Amino acid sequence: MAITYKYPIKVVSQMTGLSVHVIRAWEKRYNVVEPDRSDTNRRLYSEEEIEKLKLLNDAVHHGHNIGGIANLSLEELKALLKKDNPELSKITAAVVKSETDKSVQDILTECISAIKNYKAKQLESILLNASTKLTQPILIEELIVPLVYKVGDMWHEGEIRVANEHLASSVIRSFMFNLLESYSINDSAPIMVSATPLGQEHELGALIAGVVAASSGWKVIYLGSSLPAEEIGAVVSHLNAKVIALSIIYPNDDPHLKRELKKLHQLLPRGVCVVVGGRAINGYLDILDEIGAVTVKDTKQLRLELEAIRENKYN
Amino acid sequence: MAITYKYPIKVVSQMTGLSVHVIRAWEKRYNVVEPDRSDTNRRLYSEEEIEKLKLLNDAVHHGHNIGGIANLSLEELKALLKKDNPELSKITAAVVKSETDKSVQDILTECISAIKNYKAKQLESILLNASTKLTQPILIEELIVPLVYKVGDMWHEGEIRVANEHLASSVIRSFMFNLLESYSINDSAPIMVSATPLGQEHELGALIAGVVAASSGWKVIYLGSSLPAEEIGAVVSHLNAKVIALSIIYPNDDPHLKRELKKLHQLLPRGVCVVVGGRAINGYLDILDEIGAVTVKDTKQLRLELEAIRENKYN
DNA sequence: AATATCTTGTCTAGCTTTTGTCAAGTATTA
DNA sequence: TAATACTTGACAAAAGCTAGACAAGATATT
Repeated sequence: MAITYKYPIKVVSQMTGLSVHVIRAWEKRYNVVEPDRSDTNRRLYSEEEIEKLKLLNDAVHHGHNIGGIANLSLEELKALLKKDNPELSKITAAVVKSETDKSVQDILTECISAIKNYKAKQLESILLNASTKLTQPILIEELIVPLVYKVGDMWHEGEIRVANEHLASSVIRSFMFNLLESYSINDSAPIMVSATPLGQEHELGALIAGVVAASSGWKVIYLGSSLPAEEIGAVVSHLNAKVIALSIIYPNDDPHLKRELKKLHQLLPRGVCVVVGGRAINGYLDILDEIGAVTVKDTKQLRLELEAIRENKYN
Repeated sequence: MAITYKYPIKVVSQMTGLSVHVIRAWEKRYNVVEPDRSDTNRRLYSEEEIEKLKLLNDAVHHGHNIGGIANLSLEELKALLKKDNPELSKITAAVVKSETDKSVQDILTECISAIKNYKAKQLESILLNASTKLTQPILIEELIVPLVYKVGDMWHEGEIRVANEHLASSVIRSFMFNLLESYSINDSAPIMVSATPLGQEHELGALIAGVVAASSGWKVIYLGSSLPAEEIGAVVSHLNAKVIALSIIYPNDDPHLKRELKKLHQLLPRGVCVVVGGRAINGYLDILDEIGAVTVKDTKQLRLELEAIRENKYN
């Protein structure tokens, strides 16, 4: 299932932190990317190209000159940045496995196997390794999300124990948290608060939303799971956030949660946008509609909604 | 498949800690390195040359004069530094001490301030920084544990919001988890399983126990929070663990928990040692005594008990 | 002890290259 | 019609290069 949507230059600019002028200049001078063109000659960037632009931007901030690194490949750029980041390289050095290009499916299978055997460290290595091989959207949409779903399913089916599920959650959570913290903050970026509402103990959805937003150029404040509406409201006001992202995973019909959502709506300052995702949102569509929340089905949709919100806010 | 990319002087300066002026001066005066040049005469350094510059910088900091060591080879430089090592440790110890005069207390204050202002990233970098400056026992016993206690206290006192507490927990948990995973596994090491029993949601105690054990040479399987006795028993049997570490933080008198502990005792294979720590253990001393569990008051005691268990097992 | 010399990090000046930014003119979109 | 995107060409700030000067400290010489 290839992802076919391509992004216009303005969006790319916000996602990468580069000005549109610079993006075009780099293209003209060094051919760093060769975006497709629309019928009317507008640039259309693939996710891979965006990834490359991000890496280039990082590398430039580390002192490299653009002319020297412009025609390195994605892998080479990642390797380069890793050398500047002593923390990350330590961990990856631990595991040097076969370098053949496994499909995402294979990686997923490996993850499951590690989880079943309580190999936390191995699971972490696999994820870390995957993060250097895959672009970020693919990593999240085709590995992390399916993995989280699969683990949840296996738990429900009794194929794995609670203990396996806990272990997997720990590792994935830590991995995602590190990913989230690895995004460089741009002080002028709009702020998104990410959490799960009171009663929702599974925080991975909120973490995923955080990572997606951070990679789209938002400044993310991650608050973890099961947060009362009053708390969310207070933080949003205090930080003057533009968006609050919530994840609802499990009970399909929880009256407490409905009340929390209503309360939250009343507590939020005007103009704050509530974005909700997760497996169980279908059970709450009426309330969500009532409070004017935006619902998203997957991370791609989340990305688009964030983009739209950002546009509106700036007009 | 080596990458042929070479580094510009600015990056080399950052990697070595030498100013660009000094790098050029050393080259001109002593030919310490002879970097390639680009078509337009820019210096391009190989990784080996960067390594040499680093070593030279180290040696100079140890009192050698650059003129005397400039044309030593990489190996000779390494040998030289190794010889100086005993002195080095003294010197750096002195330096570290002076820098550490920013006492652990101050670091703790910084952490609290970051937490109050929702600065997750700042908190993380403070901790990361502290972990390089402090020895591991000091880091844990004088920074992490007090920090966790302090955050808990402030939360109870209403000095901070739940949101602050959640954010702090996320960061500390991630930090500790990374610390845990950073220990290299020795396959022959005895196994310890770490978790909190059903109902105990605060997992930091279990993580701390895990880190302490890992640093003492145990292979740690970390399972996270709120695990039913059956699960713990199954994992311990499956992995043939020697020790199960539990953390009990909050309710001082929970009949459910007492039942869980009893059940756990019945489910565990013979010879498995249960070690329990945490703020609230005093409320459960009777049960813990009944099931033959070891109680520990702090991480120092945990270290000692683990040591003792290990001794017994091997005799 | 005083003076000269050497060592070494830091700076300046003048030049070239690199790179981010902008403006002008045209086309597209909404 | 207003806003945005495209191309081209121009410009100026930033950063690299060389050669050489200078000052403070260490070392040697008288």
